[in-house]
Amino acid sequence: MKSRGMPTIGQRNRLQYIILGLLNQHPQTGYDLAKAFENEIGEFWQAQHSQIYPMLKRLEAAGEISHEDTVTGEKLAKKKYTLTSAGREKLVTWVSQPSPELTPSKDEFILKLYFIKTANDPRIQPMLREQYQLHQSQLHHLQQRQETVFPNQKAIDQAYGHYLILDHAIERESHYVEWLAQYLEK
Amino acid sequence: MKSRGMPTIGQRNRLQYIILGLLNQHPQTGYDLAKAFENEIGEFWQAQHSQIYPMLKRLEAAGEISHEDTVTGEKLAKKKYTLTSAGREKLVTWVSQPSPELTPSKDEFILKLYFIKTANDPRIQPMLREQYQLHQSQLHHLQQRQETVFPNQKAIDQAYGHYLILDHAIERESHYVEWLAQYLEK
DNA sequence: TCAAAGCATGTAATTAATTACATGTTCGTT
DNA sequence: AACGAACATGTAATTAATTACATGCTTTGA
Repeated sequence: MKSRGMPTIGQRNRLQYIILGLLNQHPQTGYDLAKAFENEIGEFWQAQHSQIYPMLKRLEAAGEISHEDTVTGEKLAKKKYTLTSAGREKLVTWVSQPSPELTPSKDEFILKLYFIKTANDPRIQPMLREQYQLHQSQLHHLQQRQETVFPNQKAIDQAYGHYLILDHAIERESHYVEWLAQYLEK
Repeated sequence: MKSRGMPTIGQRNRLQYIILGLLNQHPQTGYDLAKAFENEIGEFWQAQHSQIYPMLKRLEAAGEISHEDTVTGEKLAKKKYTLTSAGREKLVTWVSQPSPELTPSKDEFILKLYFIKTANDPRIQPMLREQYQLHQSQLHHLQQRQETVFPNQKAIDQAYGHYLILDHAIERESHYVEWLAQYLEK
């Protein structure tokens, strides 16, 4: 049974939890959140501001976050959102829940490969080269970010989860590149 | 400018191309396609029958596939779909196109990890163990499929793309498991 | 001082995807 | 002969996600 007029957010909607998690790190604006989806978690999830702002309103209506109005300069209005205790509880519950699902990777290149029948198809090598370039440069990008964000042990200790997922992403890209190289003709 | 009444399918909608690719391998029914999304390409894309049947109608309306009615037993009606030459052309165009996009992996476990701040958080080890189990068993599953689907070189030569992506998936899971093991406490 | 890039927030329209609803047949096993 | 699993096809309702529309302020550098 669903109550009238009050739309609820589905259990499986992960965006809400990601926003709660980001706000738990420190209070920030919708704009800041949108940046985070381009940078540190862009490897793992993406969301546009047009999805973020409505979600902030829903979470606030649900009493899981609250905002404070601030002004930059003369009149640029910002809304800095903070977790409420209900929001923090919901976040903890989510993180503590098991994650028994394998999500499909949705890699378009891999899909295309699947539809190529023979090893001597002339399209294979150019495709491999393109992906090699792409993932090689992504690997470099991630490695550089690791150097700047985690220059010492202290930085790692202060954001251990962030360190872990960046390390994971680097390993993943690194092996992807190796896999491609294995099938690349010299 | 968009013509009235005739909804078109977006360029970026990949489901249509996957269906074209599957039908190019051999004519089959919507039910068969739904099975394929659970098995051989389930690692890379998923679609429910409720998404597949409408898409088949749209592709047929667009003249890219056509169907033939067949009957199994007394009266079980099936629709066996085949690519038209327009559909084959569209498929070839898609495969030949560059794929310069990095798709986020949407791994819920990784997202949860990101929100854990310190290395001694008691939730980390149980989470790692759960994922280790999950990916270990997925790895076994993939390896078994490789053995049954590609028992010899001839099988590989006849479905080279399929072989490549299965190999890729196995490598990926294998390294994922290694990565997890590296952070697991003995 | 002016222009461009970036900061900041929103809504509308559309499309993609999931979940639920709905129905009927065939095959294999007990 | 009866039952359950698998075959087979669809639609409806809902939710998630993308793309487009829309507006205004601030900072930086030429």
